[in-house]
Amino acid sequence: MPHDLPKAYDPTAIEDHWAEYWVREKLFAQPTPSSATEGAQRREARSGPDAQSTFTILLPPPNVTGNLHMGHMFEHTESDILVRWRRMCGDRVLWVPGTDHAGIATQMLVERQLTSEGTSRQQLGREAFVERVWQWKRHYGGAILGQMKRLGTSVDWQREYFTMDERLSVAVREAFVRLHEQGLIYRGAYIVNWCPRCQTAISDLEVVHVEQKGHLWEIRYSVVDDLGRDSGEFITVATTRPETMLGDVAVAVHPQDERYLHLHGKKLRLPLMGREIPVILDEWVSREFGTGAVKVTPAHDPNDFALGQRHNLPSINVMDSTGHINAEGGAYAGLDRYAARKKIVQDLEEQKLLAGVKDYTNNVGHCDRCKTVVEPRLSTQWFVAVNKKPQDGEASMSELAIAAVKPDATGNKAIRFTPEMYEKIYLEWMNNIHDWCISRQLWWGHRIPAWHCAQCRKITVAREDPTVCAHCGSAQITQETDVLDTWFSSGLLPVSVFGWPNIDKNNRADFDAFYPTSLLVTGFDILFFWVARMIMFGCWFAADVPLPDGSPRPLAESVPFREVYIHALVRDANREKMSKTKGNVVDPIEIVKQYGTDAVRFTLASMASPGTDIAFSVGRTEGYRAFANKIWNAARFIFMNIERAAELGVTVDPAALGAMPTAAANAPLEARWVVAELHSTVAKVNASLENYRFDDAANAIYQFFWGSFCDWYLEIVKLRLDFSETADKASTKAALTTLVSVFEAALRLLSPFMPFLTEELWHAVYDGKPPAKSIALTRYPQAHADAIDKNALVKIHKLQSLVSGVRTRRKELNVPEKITVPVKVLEWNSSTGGSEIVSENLGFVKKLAQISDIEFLSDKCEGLAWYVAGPAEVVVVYEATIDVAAESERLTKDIAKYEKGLASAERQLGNEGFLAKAPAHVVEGLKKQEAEMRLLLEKARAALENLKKGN
RNA sequence: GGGCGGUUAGCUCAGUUGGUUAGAGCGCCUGCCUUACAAGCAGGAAGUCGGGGGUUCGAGUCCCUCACUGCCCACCA
Repeated sequence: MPHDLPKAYDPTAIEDHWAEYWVREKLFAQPTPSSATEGAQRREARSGPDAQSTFTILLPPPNVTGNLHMGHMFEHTESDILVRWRRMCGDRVLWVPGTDHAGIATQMLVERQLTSEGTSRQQLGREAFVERVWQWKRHYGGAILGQMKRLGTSVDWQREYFTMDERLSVAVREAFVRLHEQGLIYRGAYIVNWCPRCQTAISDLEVVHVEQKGHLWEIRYSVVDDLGRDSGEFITVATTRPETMLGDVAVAVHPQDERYLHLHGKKLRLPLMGREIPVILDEWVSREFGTGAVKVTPAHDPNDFALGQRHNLPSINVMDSTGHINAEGGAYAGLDRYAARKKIVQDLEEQKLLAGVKDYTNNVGHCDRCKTVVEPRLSTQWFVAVNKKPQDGEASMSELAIAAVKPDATGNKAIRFTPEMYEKIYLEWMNNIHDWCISRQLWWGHRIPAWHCAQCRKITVAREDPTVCAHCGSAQITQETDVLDTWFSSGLLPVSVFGWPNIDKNNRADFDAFYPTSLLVTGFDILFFWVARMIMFGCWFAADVPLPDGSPRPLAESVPFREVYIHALVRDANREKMSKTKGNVVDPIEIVKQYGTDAVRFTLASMASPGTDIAFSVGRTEGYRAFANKIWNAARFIFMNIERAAELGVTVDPAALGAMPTAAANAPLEARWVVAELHSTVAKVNASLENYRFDDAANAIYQFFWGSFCDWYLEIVKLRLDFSETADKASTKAALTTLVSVFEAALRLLSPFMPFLTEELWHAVYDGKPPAKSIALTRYPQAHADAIDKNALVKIHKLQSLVSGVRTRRKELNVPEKITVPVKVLEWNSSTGGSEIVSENLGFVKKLAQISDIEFLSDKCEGLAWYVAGPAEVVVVYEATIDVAAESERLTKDIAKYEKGLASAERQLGNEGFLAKAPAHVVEGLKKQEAEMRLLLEKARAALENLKKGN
């Protein structure tokens, strides 16, 4: 019996059921168009008048190692609301899920496992280790996707990918080879950020700078004379990393620095190492900082490296991959970098070469992944030359990526950011972008398709694994051991998930239908890591895929997505960033278990105002669980009435459901009103979602459902639901029809926000015989302006204030809730139409305000305690000792309020400038306000007088 | 060192191109187990919109300035 609902909403069983149903029934699958022609047609449809007919979105792939946290749930909720909304609006929606192999993170995790088993990746060897990671991935990877299924995320599970799947790996390889052919990938020895713990190079983006207290050591380098003897003179240099001095090859001073003019061309003795190093001149050196003399360590500092290049200096790498001093470090070889630092400082001090130690705070780079202090280190790596033009006159990758975002001459943008502020941040970064270090010294990932030749030392880069060197034909070739940065593969996703690079006339339906994607929903933390790379790669590689008609693809069609929505961060209730170490992580699954997915989704949606982080508080979620329960109970009420009506032979015509309800001009006031409210709410919700205002949309629905539908409409309509034998069945049926059809439409309206609850109740509305497999496949409510009966809105509003006024008055008079009392009504201002509306709607006014009888007066009788209630003045007749003090306080307060309102109106109306310049409706409004305030003030003053007199 | 946000009720936040008496949820206070719902109903209290100055007939909204706060970017040893 679908209509027999338990008294309180219990989400658990219901959610499990529907989550499983949605996946099993493949409700959100969007298959590949059956032919290339169809794909092309869909593409056409997108640029035609029905431009939104396809809505494609990629799920930012979570790491395989990940577990779902609040940030994911927030991101997925926002995306899912948009996706469900667009789907219900009739778009052909595709949301593609997948997971990222997450090179470093996953390798670290499996390595930790090996350690606990007493072995290591080195002992296993590369092949066995990689196999081991695959095993792990097959077993545990993608836990997050399982959690998403439970939360009902409406992705197309048929299209789930993993970034190391064969077809995506093909794309990675093609991209690498192509860029290499275009001269945009190069290999060389440069200073890179090196993590001694992960033992790999990391990109600039993977370094987080943390301000740290440290020291600035001042070291004296002895000047040697022409005969190689210490002259007794010193140059003092300052450094924050004394251990790097082992690799010093020079000391640089500014050429015009007068202090050092006499030392130009001289040599210095490098302390501890004893070798002689030159004094070099370079304008880069700042005369103001420290002593104006800089030690030069090309192998361990990016500036020094550049200096070394300019002056043809050698680079001496004194550290190994684990951060220990190597053989180049003489007596310090084998020491850890910090042990070496300590010993070096000690030794310098003993040799009286330490001129001073100062406290110094500077920014120290840490590995984003493991928080180890990063070491700038010279090593051979692979780079993408993002600023290089492949040919003269062509654009570089970064230039394209800028053009895709920057408004063109007509103000159009191929990619639009929301909030708009991120456009600036993105452009700023892209304008200053450096070459991208893409090689990682890991085993888990896409291995770089390059082979080194032992004979000629040259490199062969190829689409197919080569057997011989492309340059000398030697068979002595070995593959590069490095793998690619994880973001290299994820940057390709928008093209690769739709079949790139294998796009030909028989295999391009997906690409034509779904590329470019419509929207990317993501966090700003991966704006540069991922969003920027997708834009670079998308613009670069998609440009080579002609449009279906064979014409070249313009930039606007090459971009990976047309819109980027950057969401905020979810913080804890105290606005602290959630982190495991702080222990303030809110596990979404736990909260979901307690309050239900819908309540958590609604919390996130209602707090999601752009640009503001979310301070997640369980209190809000409790409130929205109550909201879900409220709707549940409204449904129970409705179902109860449906059954009672059925006994009388009154049923709702199924044709009345599934569309936007309307009300005839002669329908009862509350019917016209609730329909008008629904339509205006629908308009507001659609408009809000269009602008990513999830909060506005959620609040509008909440307000309608609870504030209008439940609090007022249901209470009023109860009077119409007459099931007695003598009842007018036609009017009962009409009332029931409005009730059910508005509820059904409201369920559809709410569905993207609360998919589970609405699915359950929607099926119940249709008593187990729904017109579709799911509410998610029905049409989203659309508003019609002519269905909004403004007159009904105004009238009900007046009646609401009258009812509230009487209720307030009753409270003031301490009328017990159960007692109904007579009320006298006087229209206090002819323009309000107060008595007329009341007399037209006596029934529910009396019911809602608990009035036994209403008497309309045309004149004010003295001696009565008049009270302003909306459009009328009322007297609540109840014999009770009036609390004079309280009454007087209330009136005094009212008077103050009215005086303020009056003064404000008078001040403005008395101002000629205002009258001359303000728009008419504002002036009109103020005049009305002035009149009203004056009247109210008069009444309140009189009442106060009266009160005093009677006392 | 650059750049970008934020500051509105006890808390978390809205406030559309400047325009009538600044709103919501939660919390708080009071009264109600009214047959859809106590996860509820009804009523209520609560804000000099961070400080100062300016533009304007009119400023929470625009400009300047200060304070506090958060974030991003940056190779000065």
